Amino acid sequence: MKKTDLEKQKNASLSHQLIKVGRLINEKGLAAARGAFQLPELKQSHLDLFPYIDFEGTSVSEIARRKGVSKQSVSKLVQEMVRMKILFLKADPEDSRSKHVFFNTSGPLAIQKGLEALMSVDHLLMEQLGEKPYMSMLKKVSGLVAVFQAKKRA
Amino acid sequence: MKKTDLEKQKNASLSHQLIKVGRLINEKGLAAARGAFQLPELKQSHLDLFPYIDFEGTSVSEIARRKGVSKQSVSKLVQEMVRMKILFLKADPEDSRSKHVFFNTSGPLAIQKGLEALMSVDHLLMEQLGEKPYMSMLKKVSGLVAVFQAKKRA
DNA sequence: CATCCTTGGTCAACTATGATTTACTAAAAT
DNA sequence: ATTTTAGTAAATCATAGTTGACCAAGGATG
Repeated sequence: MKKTDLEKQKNASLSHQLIKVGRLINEKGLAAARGAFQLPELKQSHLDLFPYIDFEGTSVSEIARRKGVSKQSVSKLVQEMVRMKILFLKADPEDSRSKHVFFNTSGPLAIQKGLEALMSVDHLLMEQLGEKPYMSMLKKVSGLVAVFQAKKRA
Repeated sequence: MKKTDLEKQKNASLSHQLIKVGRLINEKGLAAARGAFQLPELKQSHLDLFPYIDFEGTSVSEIARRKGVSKQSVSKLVQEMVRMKILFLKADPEDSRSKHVFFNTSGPLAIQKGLEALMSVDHLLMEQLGEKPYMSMLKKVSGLVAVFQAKKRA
């Protein structure tokens, strides 16, 4: 199969490759998490909540605001993840309407292994790249993330 | 807002940052393409077909095989893109059942500008990084893509 | 204090998207 | 002649979201 100039160009596009590697990593992460959690029902949408939940606990409304979706949809996903024992809820003592969402880090071993699995792709990357290149790449990619997020606001 | 160790760790995860930058670039690309093509109906799913269409022309079935989805769904998307004049079809002289899909590169100026816009994110990246770091990063990321694609098959 | 508006959360009904399955036609290959 | 392949159409499905209606708790104001 012969490659045209334009196809070479496509292979040579950093943006294209970054999109691709992002998707592949995501796919791998989901598979790893499903396997380790032993939860085949774990869906992309659940994983998508992770970056918005911090370890001090976050309310449903706050997650919704951060993610830019309705609190109704977040509420549903959180409930499912609570059922899966990935998250747990705790009433806010300051505001009895509010429920804070937490990672179940201290839960059963299986859950802990699941959370680890989510990070496992990084071990693979570390292996592939070596520690120094990993760190230098992390710095560069983080820079790019910052650039694109800045552009978004502007 | 105070950061916990685990949150720092999340910021420091290369995989997480790669997923993020991929999505941001993708979003930017879609916005640029919509703007330049003057086609607000252009959807993610349409753009997703691009990497599987090469400039010698590709059949619907072949695109479906490459993408790993049914030819029915590809057929529909291709028809929409033909209606938008982004693609055009040509009968295969070798096989009268088969229709080959082509980019409308020689079409109206607006379309050409649209295709350029799809590549425009790379100009931004080139600016941000400089040419040498761009190339070195491209090499590394392409390496990662290869690794993950290999793992996928294995 | 009583009222009124806002906010946190949930439920249910609906919507859009992107896929699938089933069913079909026509051409190619065996 | 039979089976496989290219393409399409229609019905259906799963996902991830929305909107609207609602309740209960907080906050502000007369």
